Amino acid sequence: MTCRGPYRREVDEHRVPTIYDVAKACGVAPSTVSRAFSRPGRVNAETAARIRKVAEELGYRANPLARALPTGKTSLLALVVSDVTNPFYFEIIRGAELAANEADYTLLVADVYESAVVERKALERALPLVEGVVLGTSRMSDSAIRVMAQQRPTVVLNRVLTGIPSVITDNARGTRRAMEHLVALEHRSIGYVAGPEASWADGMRWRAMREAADALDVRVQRFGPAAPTLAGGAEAATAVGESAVTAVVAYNDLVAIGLMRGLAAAGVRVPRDVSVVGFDNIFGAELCSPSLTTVAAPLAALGRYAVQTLLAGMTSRTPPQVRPALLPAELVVRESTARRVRRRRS
Amino acid sequence: MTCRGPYRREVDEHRVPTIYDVAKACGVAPSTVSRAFSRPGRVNAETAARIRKVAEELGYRANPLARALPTGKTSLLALVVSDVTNPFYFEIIRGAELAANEADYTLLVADVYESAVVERKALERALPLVEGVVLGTSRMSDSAIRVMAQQRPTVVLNRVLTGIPSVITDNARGTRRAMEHLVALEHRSIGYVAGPEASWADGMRWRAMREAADALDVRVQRFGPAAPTLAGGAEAATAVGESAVTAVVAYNDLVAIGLMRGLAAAGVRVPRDVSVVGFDNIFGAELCSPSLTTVAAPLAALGRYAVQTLLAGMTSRTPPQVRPALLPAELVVRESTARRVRRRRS
DNA sequence: CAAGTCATGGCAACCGCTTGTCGTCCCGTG
DNA sequence: CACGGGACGACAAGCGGTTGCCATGACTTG
Repeated sequence: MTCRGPYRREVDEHRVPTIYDVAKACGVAPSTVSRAFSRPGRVNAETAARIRKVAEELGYRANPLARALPTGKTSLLALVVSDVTNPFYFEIIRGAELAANEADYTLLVADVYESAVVERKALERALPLVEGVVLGTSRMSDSAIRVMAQQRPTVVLNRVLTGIPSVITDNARGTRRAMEHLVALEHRSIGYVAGPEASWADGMRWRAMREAADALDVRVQRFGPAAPTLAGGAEAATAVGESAVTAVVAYNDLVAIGLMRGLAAAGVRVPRDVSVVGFDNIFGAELCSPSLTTVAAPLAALGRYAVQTLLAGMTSRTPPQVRPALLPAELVVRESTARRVRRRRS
Repeated sequence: MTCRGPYRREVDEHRVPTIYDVAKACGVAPSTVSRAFSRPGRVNAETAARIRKVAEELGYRANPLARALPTGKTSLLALVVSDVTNPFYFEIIRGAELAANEADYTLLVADVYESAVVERKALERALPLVEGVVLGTSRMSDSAIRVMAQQRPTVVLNRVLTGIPSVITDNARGTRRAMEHLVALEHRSIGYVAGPEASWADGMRWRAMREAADALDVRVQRFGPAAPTLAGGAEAATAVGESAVTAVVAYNDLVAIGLMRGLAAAGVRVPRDVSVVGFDNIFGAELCSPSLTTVAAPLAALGRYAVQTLLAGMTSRTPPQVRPALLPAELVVRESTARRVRRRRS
């Protein structure tokens, strides 16, 4: 009797009102209700006002699912991060979410535990749901990313991939500043504790270090690679401690902090014996002791700009800009760097 | 010619295959394809196998939107956090996401910047999309939460709300352990730096402190309330420094760390002059100097258990358990607590 | 051998919203 | 006064699945 099809359409008290209910209450067609909301001007102003009023009274809310089905407009964006527990991402997520919300989008944050396999699975799951994707420090191969990118508009963060819009920190300049800072403190032999081989940022940082060393006429030495964690940094401490460098730049803040702790454990004092510089200025860089001098990445801006770039590329007809966006880094000087006292056991 | 209705149904090369394509390729009805996937056993095993094979070849993927529209099964869960940049949440998010993924759900993390207004807006946006909600440290009123909860299955984290499933840390026990620890270190006058008035956890912690103080026969004194941030803790430092307490328990780790820095700035040494204990054991508690003794919350477990509880409540017919789930806290002793040396300027 | 049972696949009606198309009514114009 | 053209609403076909019900045919059973 009440059920005509497989679904209940009877007057269920707890049912949420649809455009059909509004239409009936207004004496117009459902399509008119739809247009009253989505196509201003297409329906008579008075009619539209009446519809809106009735909709309000009924507590009508458009069903985003139903809207998305025919149009594909889910108003969802995905942000894939390699590790949510990495403080590097906190501000990035915040920035991205702010930008998304401003444009009336919802951000879906997916954590992939540093695994390319999980990343692929997460994307597979999320892709049909979202209109665009921001890949934060993706662990996937370039080609895998390219395949992805032709399914949905994509922006990559902290990585450059020709043909795909990307947003990165200007770490070349940042590295240069860090080196100048160390050189000004009379360091002449500087180490670099490398991060994961696969990391695009690591390559850039090391290259920038070598170039800066050339320009400033100091020596650089590479350590590692270290895992991008506290433990990874700590492991590098012995090698650094035994070397002749008087200052070290680490792949990122986590490694830098781990290194400082490792050095402390080995009896090497920071900054008296060795100065340490990190990258990113994550939460914790200021907390540790000594507080960490670091090349601060504009984290919130990175997230925000990535989303804005993504949205811009989604709406414009023209192919997205291909030049990577370079956001400025800034050297934050704290306690972990100091003037060189003497050459250590040269 | 090609377009019959408002949408293109022609053979577009780049179109993603649907059950209709699979059905045609198999010579069966779309409904059979649908059932082959969703209702194992309902269709003949051979037919099902053939359908699956063809689907595989065609690269068919069910469209989650289309599936969700009639059924309401979006496979999405929302986790609302008061502030994504708060390290308290990192592990919670991770745990929640793991549990969600295990159950083939995707987690939608919404950040509400500590604002009840934003929280309500975020929920309004996400609610029609998700099947259930975990409220992490909600800033909304009890009644607002209850209204929410009758629209979608809800679990609250770090808060108890009669009639709504909740998961919390056993901070009463944790507080007791912290007090016993301090008393064992001969502290007899202990302070509590309170958190936000509106915080449910704050009330619980303060109450547990008083009870423990009674039982252990020591005095407690309340400071604050402080904002739950580093700055908030730092502001409380003067009051604490001028008081007669020899040990302080802070509302959370952020406040504790801020307090330590404030004390340091005021020339009060931790732990020599004052011992400090925090709550939660966030990232950073171990990094700061001195490293922080804290009542560790089982963060990942909290997130994981909240999601599991939510999922359990969603599938079972019976009303969800009402007793709040108590997850054990553990006292992590580090450098910020030490034996009382002498009574400070009594 | 007739009737009842069960397994299996197909039909078609939904979910709620969007949108191309068409009919109607009203107005202005030659 | 007839006709062309807007403005506005209604109609209905989709989007891609799910699912109640029915038809068919094979198999069981008395």
